[in-house]
Amino acid sequence: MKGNVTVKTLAKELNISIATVSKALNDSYEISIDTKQKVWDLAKKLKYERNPAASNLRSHKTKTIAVIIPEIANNFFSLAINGIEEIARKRDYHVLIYQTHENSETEITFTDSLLSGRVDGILISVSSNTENYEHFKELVKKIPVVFFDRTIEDIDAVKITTDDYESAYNAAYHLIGNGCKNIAYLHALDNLSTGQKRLSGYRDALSAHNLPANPDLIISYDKDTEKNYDNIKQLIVLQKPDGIISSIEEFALPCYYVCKELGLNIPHDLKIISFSNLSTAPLLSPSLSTITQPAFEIGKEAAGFLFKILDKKHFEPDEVPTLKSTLIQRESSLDKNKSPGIHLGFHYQLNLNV
Amino acid sequence: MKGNVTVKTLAKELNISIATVSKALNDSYEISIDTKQKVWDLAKKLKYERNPAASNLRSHKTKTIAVIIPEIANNFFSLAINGIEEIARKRDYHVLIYQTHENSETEITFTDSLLSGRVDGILISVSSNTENYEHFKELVKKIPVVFFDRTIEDIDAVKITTDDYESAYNAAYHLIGNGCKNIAYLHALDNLSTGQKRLSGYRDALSAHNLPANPDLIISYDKDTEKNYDNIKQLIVLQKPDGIISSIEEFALPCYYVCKELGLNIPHDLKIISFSNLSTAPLLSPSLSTITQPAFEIGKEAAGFLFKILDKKHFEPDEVPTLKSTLIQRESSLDKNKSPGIHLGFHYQLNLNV
DNA sequence: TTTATTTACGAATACGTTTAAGTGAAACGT
DNA sequence: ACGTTTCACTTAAACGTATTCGTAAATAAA
Repeated sequence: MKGNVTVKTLAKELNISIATVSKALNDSYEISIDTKQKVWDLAKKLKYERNPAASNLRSHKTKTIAVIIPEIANNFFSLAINGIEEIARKRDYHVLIYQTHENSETEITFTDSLLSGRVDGILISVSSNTENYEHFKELVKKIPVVFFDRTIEDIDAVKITTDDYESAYNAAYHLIGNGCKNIAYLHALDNLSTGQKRLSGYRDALSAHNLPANPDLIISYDKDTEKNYDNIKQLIVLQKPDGIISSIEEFALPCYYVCKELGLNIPHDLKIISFSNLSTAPLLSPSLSTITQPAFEIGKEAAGFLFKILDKKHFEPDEVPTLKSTLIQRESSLDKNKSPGIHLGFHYQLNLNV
Repeated sequence: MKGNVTVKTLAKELNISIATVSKALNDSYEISIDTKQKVWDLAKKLKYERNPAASNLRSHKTKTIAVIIPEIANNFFSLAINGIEEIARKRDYHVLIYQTHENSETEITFTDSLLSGRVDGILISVSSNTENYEHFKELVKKIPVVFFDRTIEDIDAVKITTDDYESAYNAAYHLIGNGCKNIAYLHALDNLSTGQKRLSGYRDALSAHNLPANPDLIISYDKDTEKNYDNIKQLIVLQKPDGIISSIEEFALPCYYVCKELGLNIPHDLKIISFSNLSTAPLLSPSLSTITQPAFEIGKEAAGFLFKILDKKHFEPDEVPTLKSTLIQRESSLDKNKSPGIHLGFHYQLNLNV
C-alpha cells in the first residue's frame, strides 16, 4: 500500500486542516455543511477509506465483535452466526469467528487474546468442556460480553437462552403421551446450565407422571464418536428403552444408525426426539421429531443486546428474553396407533432462516 | 480500558527503553537473551497484550484475514471455514466472516471496505449473482486474494476448486449406468466457472453416450424457494425425467418434496444425485447419492495458499491443486434391479470433519 | 597498540486518526 | 458601544507500536 489516500491527502487537496477533514468525515456539528459536502465528495472521488487501525488506536473503537463458539460446522451455530452477522451488518460492524472445538484451553486463549482491544465486545457460547470459569469472570469485567445458548449460571452478564427446562419437559411429556414408559436420556453439556436445565426438565417430567427415575437410562455424551455409538448401543440393548430424548443433535443420528444395526424400528420399537436444528429432519427415515431452537433469533437477540451495552443503553434484567424452542412432532416419536396418517411437520418447509 | 499495560509499562519497570522492549517482544536479534527473558517474564506476569491497532498502524500487518462467502448456514461453507480457521489458528491469525447472501452489491461493499487495510488477505467464494467482476480485478491488484470453490474464469489469482467437470460427468455417467435415459439437470451458479463446468460435464456425458441434449431438461436455480419448487415440479411433470442431477445442495431437497407430493418413488420412478455436503445424506429417505466436495480440505488449501502469498513464498501455478470430489452412491440413484441389497455409503459415518 | 567489527541498547520518529483546547470573525444581546 | 456567544475552523497532542539511525562498549582483527 504505497501512496494511500488519507485525511492528509484530502486536507491538502481542499486546503483545510486534517482536523476539519476528520470531523467532516465523522459528520461533526462543528463543521459547516458546505465543507462537509466537499470533504465527502472528494473522499468518494478518491475512494478514501478510513484506516481502521489508526482510528481504533485513537478512539478505542474497533467496530468489530468476536463470536466464540464450539463449532461452526453445526446448524445451530451457523444459524446463530447468521443472525449475529445480520445485526452486525446493519451497524457496519465486523465479525470475528473463533472456534473452541469444545476445548476449554482454546477458549481461554481466545478470551485472553481478546483483552488486547481487538474487539469492542464478545458473543460467546461456552465450550462443553469448560469447568473453570475464572477466565469468564475476568473477561466480563473488562469488556462487554453476551452469552448465548450455552451459558454458565454463576456469572454476571447478559445471557440469551431458550426454555431448556420446559423443552425437555415437553419432550418427555410428548413421549409419555405416545405411550413410552421407559425413556432414556442422552445427556450433554453437563457443566453448563443449558445441559443441566434440560436434564431437570426430563427428570421432572418423569416424576410428574410417576415414572421411575432410573439412572442407567441416562448416558453422557462422549467426544469420541465411536465410544458414543457404543454407549448408545449398550444403553439400548441393556435398558431396552422405548423412548429416547437426545439433548443435542450430535446424539440423534448415532441413534438412527444403532437402530439400523440392531434392526429396531423407529418409532415402533423405539421413539426418538432430539434437540436439533437439522434442516433435513423432515426427510430422514423416519422423519425426526425435534425440539428446534430459534437459532437465528438467538443470534440476533444476543447481538442486539451486545450493541445495547456498547451503546450504553440502559435496560432492565427482565428485558432479556428467554426464547422459546419449538417441538416439532414427526414420525420418529409418534405412536402410529394413536395418530395414523398424520404428517405433522412434514410439509415442504420454506427456508425461513435464510 | 484505563491503565492498560503497554510497552511503556514494561520499559519503566525494567529500566530499559521502549525500543528494547518492543524488540525483545518481537524476538529481535538485536537484543540479548537475558534482556529478552526479563521482558518476556514481566510481560507474562503483567499479562501484557500487544495492542493490535498500534501494531497494525505501524507495521501494516493485521494478523487478520477475511472470508467472504455467500452463506454460512450451509454445510459446504461452514466446513470450508472450519478448514480455514484451522490454518489461521496455527498462524495466530484472526478470521473475519462476511456473508454476501448471494448479493453482488453486498459483495462489492465488502471488497471495497476491505481495501482499508483491515486485513492482510482475503478468501472468497463468489456470489452467484455476481456478473460484473471489476471489483475483483481491482481487489486482486491491491491485496492478496485466494478464490475457493466458486470462482470466475477471467481473473489473475489463485483459485482452489474441485473437479467440477469430471464430477458432473461422472454423476451423469452414474445415472446412465443405472438405466436413466432422460436425465434432467438442475443448473446453478450460471455466471461462475464452477457452474459452467458442471453443466459442461453433464452435457458431454450425455453426448458421449448418445443421449439427446434436450434444453428443456435443464432448469436454473431461483433464489425464490417457492418458485424453485414450482419449477422442479413443472420439470418433472412435463419432461418426465428418469434421472436428475442437482448441481447444488439447495436443489436436492425440494426434489424430494416434489416427489413426495407427486407420489413418485425415488429411485424407482426417478433417480437423484446431487452435489452436496449434507451430513444426513445417508439417513434421508431414500438415502441421497451425492457428489461430495472436500469442503474442509478446500478451506485448508485456500488458506494455505493465501499464507504462502503473505509469506511471499514463491510457487508455480501448477502447484495449485484441483481437489477431487467423491461420488457416493446411495439409494436415491441406484437401480434396485441391478444391485439388490447393496448399501453403499450407508454405514455409520464417523464424523470426519470435526 | 590501533583499527575494525560486532553486540546491545536508546532516541526519535512515523503510522493515520481523533479530540481537547484555542482562535478569529461574525452574530447577538443590552 | 461593549461584552458575550456562536460558528467554523486550526493547532497540537495524543493513541501504542515498530523501526531507522545512532552510539558506546565489548570484542576481534591488524
